[in-house]
Amino acid sequence: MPKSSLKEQMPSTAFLQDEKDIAILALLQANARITVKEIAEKIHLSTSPVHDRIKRMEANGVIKQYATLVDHNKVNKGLMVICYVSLKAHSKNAGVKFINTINELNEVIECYSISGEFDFMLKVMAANMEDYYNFHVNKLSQIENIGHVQSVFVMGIIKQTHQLVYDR
Amino acid sequence: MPKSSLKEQMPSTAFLQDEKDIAILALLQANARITVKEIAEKIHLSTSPVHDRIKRMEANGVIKQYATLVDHNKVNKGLMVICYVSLKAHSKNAGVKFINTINELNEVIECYSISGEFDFMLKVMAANMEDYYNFHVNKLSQIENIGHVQSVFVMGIIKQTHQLVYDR
DNA sequence: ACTGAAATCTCCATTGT
DNA sequence: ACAATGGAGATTTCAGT
Repeated sequence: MPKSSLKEQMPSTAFLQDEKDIAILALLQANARITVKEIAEKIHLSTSPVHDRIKRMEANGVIKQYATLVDHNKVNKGLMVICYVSLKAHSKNAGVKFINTINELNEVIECYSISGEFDFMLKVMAANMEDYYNFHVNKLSQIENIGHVQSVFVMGIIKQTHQLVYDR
Repeated sequence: MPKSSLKEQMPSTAFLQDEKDIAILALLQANARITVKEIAEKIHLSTSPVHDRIKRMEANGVIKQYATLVDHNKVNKGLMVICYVSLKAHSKNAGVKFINTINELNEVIECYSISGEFDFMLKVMAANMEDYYNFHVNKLSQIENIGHVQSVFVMGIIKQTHQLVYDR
């Protein structure tokens, strides 16, 4: 069985139909407010199939969210810190409690469970160093069961995108 | 001089006017396709000032992008890897060359210049381990002047948001 | 700066191929 | 599954306060 077409390269539960879905997604990722008409013109289709395809991708969860991205520096959240955390105890209960607390902290915009010597990696946004210090001392370190914490400061943003490219 | 009002807490070059701008941003961050009418109703204003405020925040760069966020798992990009890189030489020229190359690699969706023993942190999205291995060996390691590379694998996504909250 | 209304354009459902 | 059309509703502009 030859695996040449894009469709056959997709996972068994295919959420994308063909290259047209990918083209639509690429345009939407770059601009969530692009009109159906404009997409239709760019990919040489009429509006109805484009509309149908978008609704399908919304329904099956390929499209998670239409988000507005804000310039951190212009809204007084210009300091980004990558924060590594290890827990003292590793019971399931301890992990769940940590996760619940992290989800309530607005300064933490990302949190991942990771391989390596630490248990979690956090991306924290703060106004400045004083603001981050307060977060560190009064919020993060106060969480029950916290072991080690290590902060890595972001000095420059080289690249930041959400555009997933499907190049084959 | 008392610092009580939100306006006075803002940086001297204020990009946000007042709490209404913040309320509008909060709604837009959660849903880039919300209608002006709907925003107007929620913050008890008519459509025109809401429209004007959005246009102003687009023009002054507070609003960077209206983006569509896609479910990585459903488009065959389910493996996230945090990648640390140090360069051999640290001349300005070497850094610029690295940065240019990184910007051409679609697998790299974020790249930061960081404090600590490594020079850069990358967030890489791949289909699976084989895909990541190919990226690592054939693309990342091939970049001129690359020193050490360390990969940290993301085993679970605990939290992932872009919503900046201004809680005072 | 906000209100209210008028004009333009887009969406979305229906129909037809 | 895609093209074309018309009514509903949104965006956008422009008066007035």
